[in-house]
Amino acid sequence: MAQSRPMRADARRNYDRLLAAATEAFAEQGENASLDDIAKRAGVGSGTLYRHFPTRLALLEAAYVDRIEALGARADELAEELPPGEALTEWLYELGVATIRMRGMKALLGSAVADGSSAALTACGTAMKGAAARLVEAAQAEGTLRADLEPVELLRLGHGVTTASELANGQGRELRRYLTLLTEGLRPAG
Amino acid sequence: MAQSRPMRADARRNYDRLLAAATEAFAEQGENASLDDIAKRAGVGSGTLYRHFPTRLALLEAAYVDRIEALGARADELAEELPPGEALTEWLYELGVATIRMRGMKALLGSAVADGSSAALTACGTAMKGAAARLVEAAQAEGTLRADLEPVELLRLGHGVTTASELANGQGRELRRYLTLLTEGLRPAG
DNA sequence: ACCTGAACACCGTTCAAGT
DNA sequence: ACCTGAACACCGTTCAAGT
Repeated sequence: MAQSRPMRADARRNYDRLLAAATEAFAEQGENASLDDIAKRAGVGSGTLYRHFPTRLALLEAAYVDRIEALGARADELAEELPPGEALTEWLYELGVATIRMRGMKALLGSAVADGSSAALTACGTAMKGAAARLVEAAQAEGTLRADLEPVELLRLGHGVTTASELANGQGRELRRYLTLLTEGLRPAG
Repeated sequence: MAQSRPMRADARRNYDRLLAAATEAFAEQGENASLDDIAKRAGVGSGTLYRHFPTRLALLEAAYVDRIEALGARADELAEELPPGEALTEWLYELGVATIRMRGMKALLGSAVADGSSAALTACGTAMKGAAARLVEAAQAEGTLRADLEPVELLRLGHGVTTASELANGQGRELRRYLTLLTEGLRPAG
């Protein structure tokens, strides 16, 4: 979905600067980084930020859409390297790690898999849901994943487990363990 | 841990009004309800709010400590009524429902089970951890819960699953299902 | 068509003055 | 000892004026 008309040169330049500034700011300060500060970093009036990115979520999406699409592609790589069940857990792990590392991404991924997920988030949402669907289907065919699990449920639970691991430790050192608890269940190992 | 000296009458009255106003505001607007608005509702200067509750979390804790202790007591009720494994899942469910219904409570419970949980949150933290510990121990003795699960891990995962169910639907209608997925695991039912 | 930045409404926090 | 509310620094958002 490219721009129907190319942007004016100054607009294009401001757009790029804003994106760079935003990526920096989100990485440093998380999803709530000051928008005004981002505009200042980009050397741009605050109104210009709003013109290009009417909502904070729009800016977050623009800042992370590449990474997210890379994560989608990563799912397919893993599917080739590993048996379906393992590919799925490994992907959830890498997804969680990315969510924790790139501090602004959590809100974005959350919104993308939320119920009324904003129509504007189609890019991230469909990338994630598509990747999840392929992994889920393969694992179900293999018989290592509950047949009644919806891809979006997997994403939401992954998000929740990541949240849980952040409670344990800002860096999510417990992420692997918590994912294991999810996949194996809380009942005794049998 | 009662006050060593009783509060002056006007201070006591302001304290109570602030708490009532805060409970209202948190219920309506969630954990980020405006503190200034809370002070205004209570008919009190904003400085007075800060005198009694130096941080937002302190106010949240004060507003919800009763409910949280009730949830702790509820754990023991359930332990008498149900077999340990069921008592545990049911408690997690009720905990999740409360977290979702009382909009301000989520942040509080989250902080209470977080790693560096603020020393000020001892009341909520110990109530939750104590209740969880009793349920976990019983279920482990019964053999329906993994022996290596720490009570605080249960609380964190419960928090995470609640988050997941909020993504599915603001009201958490999927909470029961998501808890089942956690307890049974993502592998096929055997 | 796009940009700027002042203006507005809001919020959290502090603190001098008051009782 | 406690309360008040003005003052400060900050933030998001809009919009008239400019190019």
